[in-house]
Amino acid sequence: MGRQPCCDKVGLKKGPWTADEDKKLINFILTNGQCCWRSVPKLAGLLRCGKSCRLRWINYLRPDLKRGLLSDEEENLVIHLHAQLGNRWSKIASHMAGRTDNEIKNHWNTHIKKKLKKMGIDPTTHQPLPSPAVDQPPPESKSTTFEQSTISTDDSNNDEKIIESNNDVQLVNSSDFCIDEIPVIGPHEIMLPPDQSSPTPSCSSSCSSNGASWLNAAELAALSFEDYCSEIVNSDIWEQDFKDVFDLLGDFESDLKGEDAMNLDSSSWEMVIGDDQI
DNA sequence: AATGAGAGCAACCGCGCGTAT
DNA sequence: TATACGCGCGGTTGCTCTCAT
Repeated sequence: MGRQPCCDKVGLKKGPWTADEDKKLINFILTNGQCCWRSVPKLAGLLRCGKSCRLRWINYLRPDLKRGLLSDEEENLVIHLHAQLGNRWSKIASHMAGRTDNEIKNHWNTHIKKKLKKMGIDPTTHQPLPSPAVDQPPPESKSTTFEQSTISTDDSNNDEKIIESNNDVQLVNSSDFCIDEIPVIGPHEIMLPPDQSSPTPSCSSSCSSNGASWLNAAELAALSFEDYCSEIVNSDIWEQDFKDVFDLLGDFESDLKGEDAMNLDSSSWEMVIGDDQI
């Protein structure tokens, strides 16, 4: 039995939204809140699919959205989160106030991917790209061990945890989650070019006390993109657990706590709809 | 000035998951 | 337990804009 379409598509409008449609949708959600997207178009007087309304609201009309390009700090954060979460854009977006999964996904595909490649980093694996001119040892030869590090997503109470220990990377209790889907990498998988002067540290329990030179969260966030990529390639970041990164995430989240998830004050709306205030 | 290529981004599509019945 | 339904996610498409020729 095939799945029914999400809505009756006959007579529905597609393509770019008009200002009038935007106003209708904003009006409706301001009055009624977000509920049952399937019924929104009918109730709001829109000839749109419910999914289309939801997408328009989430990606464009929400008053708490930031507009404009991602900052260097945000780009760095996206890269770090992508290294951990893979293409789970919604998860990544959940750590970034005012940014949508679609926006991050587009930015990744159009900007960050290219920048990483330019910097010699594989955007999929976050490993340095193999250089044809350099005879690199196989990843195994760089194998190291490192102290157990547990990372959980912020909805980890029912979700997967990534545990890395003794060269193993395992997903625990992940509702049949396939590890192949996520480029989760450990320090032993980083391949440094032979001409990199800093040898791969022996890591393990010495990790946190081996004088690793990776930057703290504040310094990390302040790096330019190019400097950040250089650090990725040259440093022993992966020898650290990801405390710094998640401290950084914590900062972002505490920023969020100060404001409502749906900030509907008039100034926000002015920013969104300008002269078309309602 | 015309036009073709490439980049950027908004929107659509199909699938998977969770929940209700 | 099986089925239907709605939502959300990630991948893809196609339109618009910019720039080079």
